[in-house]
Amino acid sequence: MANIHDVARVAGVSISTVSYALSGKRPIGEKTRRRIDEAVRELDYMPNAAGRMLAGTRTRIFALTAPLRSDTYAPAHMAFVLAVATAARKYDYDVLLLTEDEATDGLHRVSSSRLVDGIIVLDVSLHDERADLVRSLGVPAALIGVPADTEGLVCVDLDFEAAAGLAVDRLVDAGHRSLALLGHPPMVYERGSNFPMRFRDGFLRRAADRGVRASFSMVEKDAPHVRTALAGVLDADPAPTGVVVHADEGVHKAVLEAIAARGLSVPDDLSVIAGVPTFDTSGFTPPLDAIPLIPADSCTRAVELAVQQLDGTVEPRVELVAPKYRDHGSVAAPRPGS
Amino acid sequence: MANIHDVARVAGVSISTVSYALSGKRPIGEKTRRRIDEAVRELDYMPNAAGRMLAGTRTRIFALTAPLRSDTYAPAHMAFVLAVATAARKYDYDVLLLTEDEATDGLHRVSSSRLVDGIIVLDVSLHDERADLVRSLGVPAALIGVPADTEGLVCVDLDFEAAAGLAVDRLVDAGHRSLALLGHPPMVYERGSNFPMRFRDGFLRRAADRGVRASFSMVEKDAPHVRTALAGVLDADPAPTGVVVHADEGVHKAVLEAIAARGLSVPDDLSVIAGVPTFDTSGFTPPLDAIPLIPADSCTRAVELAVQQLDGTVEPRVELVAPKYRDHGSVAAPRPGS
DNA sequence: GCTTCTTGTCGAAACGTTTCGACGAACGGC
DNA sequence: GCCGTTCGTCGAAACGTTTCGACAAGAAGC
Repeated sequence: MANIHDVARVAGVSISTVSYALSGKRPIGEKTRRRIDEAVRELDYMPNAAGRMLAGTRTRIFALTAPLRSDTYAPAHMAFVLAVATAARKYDYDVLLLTEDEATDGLHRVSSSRLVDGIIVLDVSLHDERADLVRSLGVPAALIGVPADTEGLVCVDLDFEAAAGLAVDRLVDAGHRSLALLGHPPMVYERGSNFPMRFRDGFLRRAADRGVRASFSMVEKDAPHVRTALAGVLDADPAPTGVVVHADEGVHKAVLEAIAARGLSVPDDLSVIAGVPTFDTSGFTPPLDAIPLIPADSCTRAVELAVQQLDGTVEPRVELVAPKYRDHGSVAAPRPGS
Repeated sequence: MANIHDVARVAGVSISTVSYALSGKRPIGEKTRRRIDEAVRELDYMPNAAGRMLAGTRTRIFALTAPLRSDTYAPAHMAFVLAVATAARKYDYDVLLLTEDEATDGLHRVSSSRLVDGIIVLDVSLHDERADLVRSLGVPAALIGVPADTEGLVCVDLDFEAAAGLAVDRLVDAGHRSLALLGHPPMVYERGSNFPMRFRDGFLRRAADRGVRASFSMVEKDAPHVRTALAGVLDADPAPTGVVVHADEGVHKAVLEAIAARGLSVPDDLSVIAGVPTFDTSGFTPPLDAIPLIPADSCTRAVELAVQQLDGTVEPRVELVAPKYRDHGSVAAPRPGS
């Protein structure tokens, strides 16, 4: 395997000239550059990664810690992992995958052996030991998700409040005056991440701002409970004509079934929006409008922030990614009578 | 950050002594070793990865290429990725994740820059360009899955023939004399991987060996078709009393529903086994016996083989992993009458 | 025609390890 | 008491880059 000495010899220049020609960090004469390029091609030269890491200040590798918790939805999880890897490649970075049981040891190992330039932390929970570790390690890092204590950390997450606001706006703009939010089970609000609360608060606040009625209920995952909960919500007076669901895939489907079972149709009788799903709602019957959690958006930004930390151009901060609305026809004007 | 020179200075020895003490490659005096250990702890020393890679012959990193195809079942895919990472750690290896759109370029890049010591190739299809690339790269590699041309490659896969045999044996041992295999849609057999064929052949051969009747039918994914197919199969004479399903999760569920719809109960009227599912069948109603595809088994073996290639102790070969039977009570003796 | 700046190139010194060869000391065999 | 081992340690040479400082040659400023 050819090294930089071989290239230098073949091109008839010194190795530093080759290095500068390849990095472009100093001007190189036209003719010299051509000879070097030719030698590189001829020898199929590719710089040795270890030599580069040792001499340079960068390893061009990020660690990715992505715990697979029992409640994690695997397809979404995978999508985030791939989105990080893809985003990293845009900055010429590779991604080293740390497993869940290596969460803290692994982070310690790869950062103190200087194997990685920085860390991307996925699926951050409210009290995540990885957040404290990252802080104490003093390594460039970007968290996807917002822990309780963000002091000194760079975090990226969807703007859940704005997402809820977007859902409210869409319904109110369509003419709805009474809305309902079907949320996660109580347990999720008590001790999970903080985004369900942020979504709920955003929903209630925007509804108040727009001067419409809004209710919030937490629903358990089982279909019978979903049916009861929906009945309770729709029997209110005035009955909501627009519903936002912020829950997992099963609840969404159960809600749609319960709506159909009551003889209601979407969107003629009831407008429905999926709030921040990690799954595809365009294949549902009926397809649901959604404000999805787009892995590429958060992950790209996180990688960007990690890279910028290496240049020292980023202060610790929480950065919220703007939500996007996906229309699939599940929102219409309320029936004139209602 | 402390380096080996610091450790040597604090311990009052030369750096080579420190290196040998840490690697254990040469005997070190009791007292000296203690002083070095203490210095390491005091300075919180951890060897620099780049220096190590450069001087040593190993980078202690494997590349993992894991394409996420449209027909990939994400939870299983994720499980394989994590299983590879976990297995690699047992050999003190880290895993660099290559994305699908980097499949060939990425492999080329990481291997010719000597960033990785070897490659683990996941989800290998019959005509997989990564197989050819790995061959031409001449880098240690282990494929999980078996391509059409295995010349010069190290491959690991579940022994699908043995798995089918295991299913047949279990049913025949329980007293069944007429069996049926419900397989994938025809398309899968025509141009997918080769394991559906291997499972089918194993099924038919073992049934013949055991002297029992056996039928094989391919079923499409939609529930109505599953119902028709099942009717056709069960109306045969003599009617099968043991059924093996080798298909995706939806088909398994549809089969169970169709069985229930015919008023049959599992295992009293019909014994059912899930052949090589990548999903959990113990939560089905009723729970299904299965011969699952266990990610950890194949992945551990693949990593082992990759490591052994580095020592030059492995010849190219296809290695089949023994299947395991998981009993969940869906097999019983056939009804005396039948 | 003098200095000053830019361009293009080179040599050499890092970066932090591993590992080879050497060498003195201790030791057992005979 | 000599010889061949084994033990414990050291110095020095890799490994393949990047980057600093130097320097010659030509361009530009005045």
